[in-house]
Amino acid sequence: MSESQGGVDEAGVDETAADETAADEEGSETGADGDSSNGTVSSKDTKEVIMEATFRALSKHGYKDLRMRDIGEEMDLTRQVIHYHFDGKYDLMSSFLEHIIDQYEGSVVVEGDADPRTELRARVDQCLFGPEFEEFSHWDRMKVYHELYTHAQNDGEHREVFNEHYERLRGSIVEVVEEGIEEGVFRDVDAERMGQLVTDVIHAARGRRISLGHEDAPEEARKAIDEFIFESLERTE
Amino acid sequence: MSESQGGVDEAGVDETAADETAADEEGSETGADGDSSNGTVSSKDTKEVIMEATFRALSKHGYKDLRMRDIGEEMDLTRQVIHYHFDGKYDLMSSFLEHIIDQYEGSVVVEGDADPRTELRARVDQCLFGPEFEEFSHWDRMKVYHELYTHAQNDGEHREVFNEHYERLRGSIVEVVEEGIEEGVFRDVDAERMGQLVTDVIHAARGRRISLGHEDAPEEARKAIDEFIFESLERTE
DNA sequence: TTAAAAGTTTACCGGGCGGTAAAGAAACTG
DNA sequence: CAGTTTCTTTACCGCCCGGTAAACTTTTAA
Repeated sequence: MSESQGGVDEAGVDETAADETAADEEGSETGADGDSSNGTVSSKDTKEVIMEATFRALSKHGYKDLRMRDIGEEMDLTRQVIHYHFDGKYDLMSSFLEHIIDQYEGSVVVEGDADPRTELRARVDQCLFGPEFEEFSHWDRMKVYHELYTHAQNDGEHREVFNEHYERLRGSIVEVVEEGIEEGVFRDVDAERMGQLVTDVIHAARGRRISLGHEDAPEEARKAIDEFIFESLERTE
Repeated sequence: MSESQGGVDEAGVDETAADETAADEEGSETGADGDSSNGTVSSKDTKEVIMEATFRALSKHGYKDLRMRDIGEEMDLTRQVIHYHFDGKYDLMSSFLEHIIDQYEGSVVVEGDADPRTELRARVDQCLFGPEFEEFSHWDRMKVYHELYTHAQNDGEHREVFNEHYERLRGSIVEVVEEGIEEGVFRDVDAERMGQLVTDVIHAARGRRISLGHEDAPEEARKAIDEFIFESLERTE
């Protein structure tokens, strides 16, 4: 009566065992990749491996359909190690959120010596087209980022993280606008509002390219900002 | 050997029966609400009931965590009727997508007699603040709409639906801009690009209000459009 | 009045998911 | 090298979700 599940004792092999062992494809390169100068594969490295596997799985399946199993299949380790390093699925996602935001902010290059006009355009370009290097394309990253962003509406904790991140991004643009106003190359506008507008347009183009597949959205947004917004901003009279 | 499930024959009641029957709260008002002039509750009405229940469930739980059961709990009928009227969860969601887009477009009031300046502003306001009447608030609707919009990135079919809808929205704004240019109240800009910019800002403000909780995003966007974009557009020289 | 068609409910299930327990391997200690 | 800790794997499970089969009820049509 205790083992009432489903005719298990027939051959001693559970029917669910098949899918777990089937993940053994293309193995044999275990531990050849992740070692640093030392020969050890430390916990730090493993967490990093999990983060990257999570990214890949998220790219493929989307947030809604992401299964722990999918992440496991994206790395050389089994999916159960995740439960050792993270406290369940939600904890993993929270850590991943920080991970991808750190990556985003780390990729923003600042050069404060250029004049405000040039720097403002450079910043917009960076947000719209991103650094060309990196193993994954800018839009692979953005797709994942943007999906998490939208899901933040149902999660107060994640929303908070995004708010702080957003504030830094917007702030950095507002700064440049303020600088330009002080130097007299921009007309005297509400810098906060102008920075917000530019940030908004960037975000919308991103969303349009990702959700609707409009490949040219970033370029078009770039031109629109240039022709209509900066045109208005740089008219010092 | 055939009935090997889980000690069912003990009392004739399955252990899962509890949660199903528990949904019987606050019943007894069946059929009092949905009848039209005729006394019958037709299939059309039932589908409508399901759509509304889906909307409510989607508002509460979000797309990711939406269960068929949640929808069932939002109406007087049991959740199994959904399977009678729709061919599974995906079919339901597709129908709901059309439903909410129709609703959105139906709520847009057009009055072509106003001058382009006024009408353009009216359209922006309508997208940002929406009609005040209706049983649900504009933002309840928008939250659901926006979540579906983002999820379209993982679903080619839904993406197509949104693209068509988006094109209609953007087109209607572009039209007004073109009209204004012809009448000479707007300067001679690329109407497509201008319309796209305005549409983008509207969408971004919406996303920001929903995902980040910025209550003032629509108002601020409204002001920014007015001060920076329309300012540039209406400067006929 | 009856029969069949349409709509709804009750009862139930297979499968898949996140998670755990314990065995095993590897890496630090003394 | 033994003992301990840190990390990984193998094996497994309970639960919950979407879906179905069939009984039941209401509406339509003759």
